[in-house]
Amino acid sequence: MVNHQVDTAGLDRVFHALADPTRRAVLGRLSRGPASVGALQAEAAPGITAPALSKHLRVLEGAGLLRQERRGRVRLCRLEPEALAAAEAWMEETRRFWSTRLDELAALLEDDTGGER
Amino acid sequence: MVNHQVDTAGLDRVFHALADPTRRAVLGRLSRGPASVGALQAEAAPGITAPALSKHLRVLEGAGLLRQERRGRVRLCRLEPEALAAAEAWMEETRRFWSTRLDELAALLEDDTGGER
DNA sequence: CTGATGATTAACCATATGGTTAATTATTAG
DNA sequence: CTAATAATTAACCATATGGTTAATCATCAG
Repeated sequence: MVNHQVDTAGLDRVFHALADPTRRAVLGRLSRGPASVGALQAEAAPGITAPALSKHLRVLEGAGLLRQERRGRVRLCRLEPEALAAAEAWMEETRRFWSTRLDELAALLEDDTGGER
Repeated sequence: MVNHQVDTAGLDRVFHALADPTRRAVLGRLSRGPASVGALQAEAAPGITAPALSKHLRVLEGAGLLRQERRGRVRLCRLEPEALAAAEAWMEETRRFWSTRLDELAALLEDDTGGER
């Protein structure tokens, strides 16, 4: 059993990393297998430059979502699942209360606002 | 069956909204029931000012994560579960591939680097 | 060694973000 | 009407972000 607990700053970084379509596309691509930076660039949006992609990769790496491995002059990117699991854990925990409170929420709204709709 | 599909920009906004500890704290508080803006401020980090919190609330609202309801001069904030569900759906979908590829990934690592942890 | 390739780093720029204080809007109380 | 309260909006500021082009580093080919 892995401890998926991540500190607050870690969650900040993970969610921030996910808040960009290019980075999500990279993760989506990598979820189908590791890839070199060049391969990622070729499959990304056509206009993306190498430095831009490199920055995105460092954001993902800083969030712990991927790892780069040097293979000669090629850098192979692969996923790091723990960080995403941590974010998912936060969401699940939050949503647990969320869901169980939905009925009480409805009751409260009826009670407090007295026919709100 | 709710359609949890959200466009790319929507996911951007949801994840961006979650990438801040103050905003996550607000969601955590609201998951235990609705609250006025003033109540949220009182329970937030001590240094938080009303305008700062107001901005955070608009970010959360723009992401579809909460809704404000006017009750006289008080504004009651309550959660909007669909947006979070959409983000969770994206993560689950991504992680599905992720997990199923972990064994192949491990094989690759043994092949290339030998011993990853 | 020289040159080409994969990728990053450096320097720089425009815009977005998150915070502040002061002013404003809207509602309730006297 | 006037004052007080709840909250937002306005104006402004410092920093972060995401992008660019040019330069650099590291590796492979000849």
